[in-house]
Amino acid sequence: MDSTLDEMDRRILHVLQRQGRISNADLAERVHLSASACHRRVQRLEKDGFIRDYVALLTARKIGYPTMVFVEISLSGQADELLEAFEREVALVPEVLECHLMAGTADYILKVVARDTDDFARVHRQKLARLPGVQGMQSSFALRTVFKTTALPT
Amino acid sequence: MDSTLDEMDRRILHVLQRQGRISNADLAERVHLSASACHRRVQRLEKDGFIRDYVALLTARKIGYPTMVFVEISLSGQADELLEAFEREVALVPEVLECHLMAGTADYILKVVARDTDDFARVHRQKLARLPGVQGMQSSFALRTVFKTTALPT
DNA sequence: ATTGAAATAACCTCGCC
DNA sequence: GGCGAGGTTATTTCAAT
Repeated sequence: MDSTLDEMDRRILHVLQRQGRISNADLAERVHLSASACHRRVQRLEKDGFIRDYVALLTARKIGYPTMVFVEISLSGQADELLEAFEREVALVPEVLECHLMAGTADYILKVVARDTDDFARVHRQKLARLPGVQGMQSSFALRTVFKTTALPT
Repeated sequence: MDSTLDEMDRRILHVLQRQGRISNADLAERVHLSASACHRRVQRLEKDGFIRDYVALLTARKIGYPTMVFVEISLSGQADELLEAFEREVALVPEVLECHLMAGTADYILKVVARDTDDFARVHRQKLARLPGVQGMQSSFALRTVFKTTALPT
């Protein structure tokens, strides 16, 4: 559970972070390990929670969500109940991909996608503005995503 | 290439965005399709670029990167050459997971991870501050990530 | 305990209807 | 879209170190 990662584990994670659907045989070859040893390590990394999930990444533009906006939201208070209510509700908005509670003030930063700017205006007005305790919102539109990776340093 | 998505495609993408390593047989059952028809659709979605990649998502905390910071960077100019130089260099910093060019000003927003606050200070000083054209930086620490998903609305 | 190899069961892939 | 054959892969088991 609290096992430590050795060099081989890191090599495996490095590959899986970029090719999540690689076959065990190919993965084993890439990291210079026998198939069975490799398979056992991957199972351990999954069981111990180092690997949280395997997912397919879609091309946002082709799926019809080319607009990305960072929204900073300030709440009217910082009572635990208010934060909990906000977090419960914001999780139900599918356009919100990420929600982070920020240090210092009782502010959240959301990463939001939309079909276009009109669609974002709708999400902003009808969904975000109605979340519990919202006092102010500041939106920053991404003109272009230079790059976006899910791979942590290994 | 510019094919449109029908209801079945969307069901497939919905599942794959959450279970990227599901077997084709199980996926077919989930969306009520025969295995071969399902397989053909997935192949088409991959070939046409709707599916960009399959990746493993790691537990940042367990891998030793529990600290997440949003860094807003303003450049000293907005000449194309400067933006290109900046983008070329920032892509080489493994702690930077995302880089977005923001509308309005010539600013970038970076999503950065680090081992702890001291490590972030090091990245900030030795890597980010030395990127081409950096004029100012403002860092916002995430106290807690409420949630984080890669799944677009379907 | 950890490894590699062999065996089995499940799966993918493709041609065909 | 569905069916079926043939090759591939995942996963377990077991012997050896």
